[in-house]
Amino acid sequence: MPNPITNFAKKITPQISTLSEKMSILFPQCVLSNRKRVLRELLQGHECATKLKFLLQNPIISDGSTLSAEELLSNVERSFTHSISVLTSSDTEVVDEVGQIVNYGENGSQVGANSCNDLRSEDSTESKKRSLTTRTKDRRGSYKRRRTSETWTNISETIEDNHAWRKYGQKEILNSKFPRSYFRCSRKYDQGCQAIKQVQRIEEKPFMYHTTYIGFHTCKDTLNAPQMVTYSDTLDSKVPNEKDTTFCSQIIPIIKQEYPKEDTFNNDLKDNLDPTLWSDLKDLELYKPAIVLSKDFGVFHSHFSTDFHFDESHLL
DNA sequence: TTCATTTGACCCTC
DNA sequence: GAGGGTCAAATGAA
Repeated sequence: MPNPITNFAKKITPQISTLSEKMSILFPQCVLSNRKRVLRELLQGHECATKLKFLLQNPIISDGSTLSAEELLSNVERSFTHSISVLTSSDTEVVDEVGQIVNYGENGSQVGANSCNDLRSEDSTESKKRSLTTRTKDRRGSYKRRRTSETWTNISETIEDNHAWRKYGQKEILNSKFPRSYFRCSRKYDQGCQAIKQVQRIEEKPFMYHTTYIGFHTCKDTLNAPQMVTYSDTLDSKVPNEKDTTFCSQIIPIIKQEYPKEDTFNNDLKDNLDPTLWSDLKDLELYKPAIVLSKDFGVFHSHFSTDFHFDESHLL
């Protein structure tokens, strides 16, 4: 019986090469820095995949001094995640060594850097004119919309997606029966992950959720980090008579699990990859249950029960 | 005491 | 000016 991880390692290696080739086409001259970084990430991933393959083919040789199969697998996935993140960030953004986004002006000079603790920036002259006292006293609303971030939507019966989110706001939306909830990645401050999502129940189908994802996860908790925060049953807290329904309690579970248990691998891939690339991988049968691994590796088969849409206009 | 959620306020975009 | 996105103080839960 073939080892499923070996199969995975065999499949993922050519995928890294394919992705690297795509990079050559997708990256223009002006984003060479990003390209270099992504190539470096992919090379690291490739190296980990090779080590993983060797490790699985020669399990006896492993003396414990090298990374485990799980760690290698995690590194491969992280390599992909970081690569995709850089690939899909705006043309004037470069992700630095620690995963922070650094903005460059038209002349190529660095104009600012966003740190994990100071993700907002003031860019307008008017903003600069504002009183410093006022800003330090109350900075509510002083943000910069991420118009360049890639977005895609997901319509599903559940808002669960195996990522840890923290709710930071909720708004009543005009002409909408249900409020819109705003979530950011719970790793925003410790890992600088920029992923956010907006969740809103569909008026015509109250049991369905329209989730808009903005930005990819760059955090490292996609495969085996604990789920620190998930969803409460207060998604629509302002809407009485809705939260008490049976289906609601079923599809918005209060989960505090140590490790994602089901559909982790493919959901994480789907969540973190550019959907066009995800589509390519899907076509290449990487997503199929053929890579069902044992629970020891936390990798499972997956299937899509949701409608998945990607706004490609952001990449044009 | 710590941390997540709620909610009103603030600011940006259209 | 309206609507939407985000912040942060207040509040609640563990």
